[in-house]
Amino acid sequence: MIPNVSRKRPTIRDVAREAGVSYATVSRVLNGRDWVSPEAVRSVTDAIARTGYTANPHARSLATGKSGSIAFLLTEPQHLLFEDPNFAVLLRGVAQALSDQGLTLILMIASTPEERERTVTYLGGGHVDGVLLVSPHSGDPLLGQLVRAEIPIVACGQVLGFEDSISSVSCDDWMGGRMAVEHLLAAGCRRIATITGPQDQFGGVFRLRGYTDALLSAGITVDQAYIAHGDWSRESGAAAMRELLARVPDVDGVFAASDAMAAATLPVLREAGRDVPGDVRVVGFDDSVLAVTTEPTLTTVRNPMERISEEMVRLLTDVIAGRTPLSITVPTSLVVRGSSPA
Amino acid sequence: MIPNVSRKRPTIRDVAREAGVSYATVSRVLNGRDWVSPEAVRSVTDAIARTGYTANPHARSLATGKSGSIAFLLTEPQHLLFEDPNFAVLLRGVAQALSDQGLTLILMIASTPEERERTVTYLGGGHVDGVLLVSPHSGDPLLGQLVRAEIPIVACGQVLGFEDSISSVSCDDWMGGRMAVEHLLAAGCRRIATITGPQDQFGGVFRLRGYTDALLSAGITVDQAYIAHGDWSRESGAAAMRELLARVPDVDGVFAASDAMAAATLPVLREAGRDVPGDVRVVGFDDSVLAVTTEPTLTTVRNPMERISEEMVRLLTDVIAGRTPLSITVPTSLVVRGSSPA
DNA sequence: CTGAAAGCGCTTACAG
DNA sequence: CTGAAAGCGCTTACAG
Repeated sequence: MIPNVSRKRPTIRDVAREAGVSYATVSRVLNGRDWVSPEAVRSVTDAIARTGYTANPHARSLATGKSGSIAFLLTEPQHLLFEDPNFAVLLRGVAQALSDQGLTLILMIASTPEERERTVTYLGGGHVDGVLLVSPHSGDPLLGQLVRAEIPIVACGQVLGFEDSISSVSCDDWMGGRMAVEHLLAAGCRRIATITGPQDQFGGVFRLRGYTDALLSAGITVDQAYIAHGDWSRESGAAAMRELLARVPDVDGVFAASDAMAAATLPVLREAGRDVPGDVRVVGFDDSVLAVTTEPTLTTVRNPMERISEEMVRLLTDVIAGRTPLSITVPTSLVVRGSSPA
Repeated sequence: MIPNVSRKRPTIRDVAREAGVSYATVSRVLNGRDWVSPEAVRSVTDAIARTGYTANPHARSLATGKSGSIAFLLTEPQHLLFEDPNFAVLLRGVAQALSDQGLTLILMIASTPEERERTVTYLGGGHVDGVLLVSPHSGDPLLGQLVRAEIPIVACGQVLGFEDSISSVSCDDWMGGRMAVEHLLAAGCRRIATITGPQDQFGGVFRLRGYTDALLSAGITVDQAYIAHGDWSRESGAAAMRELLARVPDVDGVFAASDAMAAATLPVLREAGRDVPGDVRVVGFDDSVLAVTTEPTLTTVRNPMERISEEMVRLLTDVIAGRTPLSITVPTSLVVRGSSPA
């Protein structure tokens, strides 16, 4: 069908020849910048269709200095990233939003020290227009390096210690934690435990803060024995639940800071002879697909990842355009299901 | 620390000046092609370190005609891709292997018709060196377009109808299916049902073929009533199990062609009052993380995704280098767990 | 509105 | 072993 399938791809010059104009004019209609006569536009458009021309992005990048690509950078230990269904939702949303803008998504995984090294070099080299940072930990030296390299960056979740220099979009972790615990209180729970996320991540810290604040507002003393720490993962959730059962066997409600951890409490509670929600109510966080596959299904705080991915991309293009860093917070809401019914 | 953090990145000319050689020489040591005197190498290496130089990949691509990037192309309806943990394992393995070779991974999702259109244009434009195709369906018009565009491509799983023109790496689906069913037979099951994958995918067809062949080898007639179709997903697995229970209530063994579908049979069987493995044995396929999170855990066929991702990348670089297409099959093995113990 | 020309940062024959 | 030079395919002031 298309003539040039054979050897080399048609270039802007082929199109120009075909259209009977100079190749500068072709470039103009391609970019829609300056004024071009209607006839020129038509003949060029036709010529493009006839030749099957598509621009060489590398040549374009070289000329413009923009790469047209964005890095989706993962820095978590790998098992977490891929265990958590939220990650997939985020990736999909970002891919969609980026593609809508004609931007290319480059996936980078930086877990080992060597990979991190390479990553900094690569990103610092200005080979992408910006980076989307997924679940950054506050102690990570990568953060400082990226900031120093002055590369546009938007994180998923505020970055502790970089609140002003790194743009971010997060869900309302604090309010989510509060809502979860207030729901448990309203249901009559009085000995409410929590399983936290990592305390070097914004979400980990603020979901816990939501828990303590809800308790304090209700006039309940916060007892450290009711707080167990996890790292978002299933295993850590199961371990934390066992720990809690040993320490505070009278527990009647659990707020786990992720659905993965909440889901993992279920078999542990069952083995311990506790009925959910009869003896112990459980509330998760995320409203990931996990929440509806457990038995019972999970009451959880909805973390609107689709919206977050959308806003991340929008914000990143703003930052690339030179606007000042910003933190965006997307509201959360409670989804009531079997593990703690109304 | 590095001088040039300020305005523009150092180029090959900056390095040349710093090293006191021509920039052609810098390029030579960068690419390690032709001979360069040891002293030149040293001074250039030093100059690179001092200037913090990193090559501009776009300029390089423009000059060489190679893009240095590979597309990881997803064509499945989105929910499947992201529901299946195997996908994540594959993505991670590929990312690793690609990064080891200095190749960039571009993620593309082509689900809607418009996205597919854009994808073909983009890939056909020669903007990536090759594409890694994930779970292609045989009827997909994308396949022919990609082949016609003569773009190097390696699929995960053989592509029905394109066995000779599209390289692929698959696990031994047929043998895996056989092993699963032989295991059930050895355990004493005689009324064995199967839940298949899509019949327009190699894995779907050959896992089923393994089932029928194992039955026939054992002298058992294959009864269509014992065959239910799924699409790899959880929901389809649950639906298929319900269907089977209605149609052949005497079923005493189930081979589900994916862990997701196998996992979904568990609650359905439980609700129907069947004990697993007491009344009905269940065997899955994939040995994904799902297999160890169910209750009971899943006996399943191990699908070595890490190995597959590795081979996919290796094969793709071969194809890019001009070697003829190839099909690679990686062996499977049985992993025995709670849903059908030894 | 539209050519001609320079330049983006590299690679790679071509001559030494 | 190493310069000088052309060229990869585009964009974008600069002159008309």
